[in-house]
Amino acid sequence: MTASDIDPYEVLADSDRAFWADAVADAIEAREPEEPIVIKGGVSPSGIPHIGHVNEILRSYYVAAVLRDRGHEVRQVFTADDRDRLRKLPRQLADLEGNIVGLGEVDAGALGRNLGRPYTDIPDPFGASDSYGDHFTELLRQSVEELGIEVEFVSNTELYESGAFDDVIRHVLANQETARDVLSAHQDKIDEEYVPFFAICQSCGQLTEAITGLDLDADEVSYACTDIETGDETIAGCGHEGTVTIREGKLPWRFEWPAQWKVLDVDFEPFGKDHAEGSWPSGVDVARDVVDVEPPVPMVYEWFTLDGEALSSSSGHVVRVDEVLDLLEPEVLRYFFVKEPLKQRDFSIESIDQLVDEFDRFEATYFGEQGTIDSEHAFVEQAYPFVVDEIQEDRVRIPYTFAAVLGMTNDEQLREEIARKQGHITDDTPAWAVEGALGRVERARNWARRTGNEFDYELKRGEMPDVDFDDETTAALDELADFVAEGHDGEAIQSEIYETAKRHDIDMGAFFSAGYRLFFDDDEGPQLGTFLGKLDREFVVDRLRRER
RNA sequence: GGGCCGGUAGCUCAGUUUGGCAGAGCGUCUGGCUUUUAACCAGAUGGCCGCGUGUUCAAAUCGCGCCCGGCCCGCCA
Repeated sequence: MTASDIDPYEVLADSDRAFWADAVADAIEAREPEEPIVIKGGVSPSGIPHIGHVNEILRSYYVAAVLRDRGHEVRQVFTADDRDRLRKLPRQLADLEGNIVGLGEVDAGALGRNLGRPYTDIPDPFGASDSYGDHFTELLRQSVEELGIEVEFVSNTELYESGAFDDVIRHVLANQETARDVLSAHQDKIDEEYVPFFAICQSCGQLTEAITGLDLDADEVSYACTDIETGDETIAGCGHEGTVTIREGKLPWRFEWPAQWKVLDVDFEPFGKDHAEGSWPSGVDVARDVVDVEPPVPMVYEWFTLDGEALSSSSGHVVRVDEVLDLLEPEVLRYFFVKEPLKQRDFSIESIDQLVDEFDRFEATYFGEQGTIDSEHAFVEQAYPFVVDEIQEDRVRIPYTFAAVLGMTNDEQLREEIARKQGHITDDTPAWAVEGALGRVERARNWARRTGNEFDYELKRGEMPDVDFDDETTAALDELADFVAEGHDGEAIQSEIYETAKRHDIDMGAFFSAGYRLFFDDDEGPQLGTFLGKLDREFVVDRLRRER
């Protein structure tokens, strides 16, 4: 058999399911797997976890959720591939609170001496966790938790140390010739010297590739610590020669992946498109012909861009999960990853309002509101219940950009009042729903601030900005103050602004600017009269009179 | 060079599996409203479905060729 009989694209293409996770679940069920069904993902804890990593976790989550919904027992496992070697230093790190720390702020030299060593053998630069690997795995764990998803983390290093991999390693080493034959069909450089095992050098701690001898009865491997080529760079070996047990090293990735399938009894694994044509086909062959396990049901997902460009940890073009969750609700981020896995999309911070709007419509469609997405009903019906933690029909969503307008004031009571006036919240809205709806205001405020967009105005309530108006403007503002003091609604105030400006022969734009300066310390802002009409009158009057 | 995935309105995306009138939201324009700017309501606007070609009564959808973007075909993961 060859890899061609499990095409990682076929699982989705060959189904008439409206929701891709159903198609995957069908493929898994067709194999009649033993319970619990195991869904796996994995990543190297090489640096700050970002939303790219969420792709793998959420794709798995939806498949797990569908299977559970069908009555299966499911384990969603995520391997921290933490015995991988540190190949280059990241430019940025993050402490356990998520604060970004430049490489220069930690002991970069100390970290640099760990190139070539497994992540779990490198000290945590922040000194809190057991190792570098544990530190970044912990950050990822936090992100997953914030998304409201339960995942069982498995440390790859732990699998080696506990001996869980012993049988597979022995088997691979005992069948080296087969291993070489199988892998050489996928990789050119597999020669007679190739041994599918890296030993951890007892002297310098690096994972070294030059295996000089094997004693399979004693479970021992001899090595020489030579230079290692990684990409363009060379990590110098220390030259030490020694012998370690099979627990003190690791399998190369192409063998390790199938070994994980076997040891963890994996039934499904999603992976990025980068794996689709290299790792996957070789993994299938290695699994069947070397490791002796049937590969899991595969699924490829497309990468997405961030603001139009590829995510890149090394260049720092990434966004962390906690940052994103400052801008939108977890269910919106979950929604982003419930969509068609093979479509290339952009995650745009700038136009995050569009994503939130789309989510709102998605949700409204589920509850059968009019004017929503007709063509998607079957998909929405199936997918929505897994996107939210709880299906609650009387939940309220304030339109995102309107939430941004509400965010111009810090006064939470005022925010609620305006939302009620606009009809987004009614007397029938339960208290929990009010709280949930207004929670979006703070996020939209963060968004406006972060992007510095047209919603980024802040009512200067505490303290009056420095102003310097001419006599006509001063007189006009006083008149406007008197008008407001009489008690008029926002619309009337807006008209009066124009009237007042005309009476005093002040340029319209200049007069508005004066108002924006007074309230926002800015040249422009929201529709002024309407906005002032929603604030408490005493404050508006006093401010127009420049008294506070 | 070979392979894989994607390309639909100005923007963000449905629709392609199973061929049957080209869709939504945002944006834009007009009006509601003596009024630069958010929000709200009503209406309008918007497309060579990447390009070409074949099959068909009929193609965004199926076949073939090409173009563009990303990825793989070295190592590593």
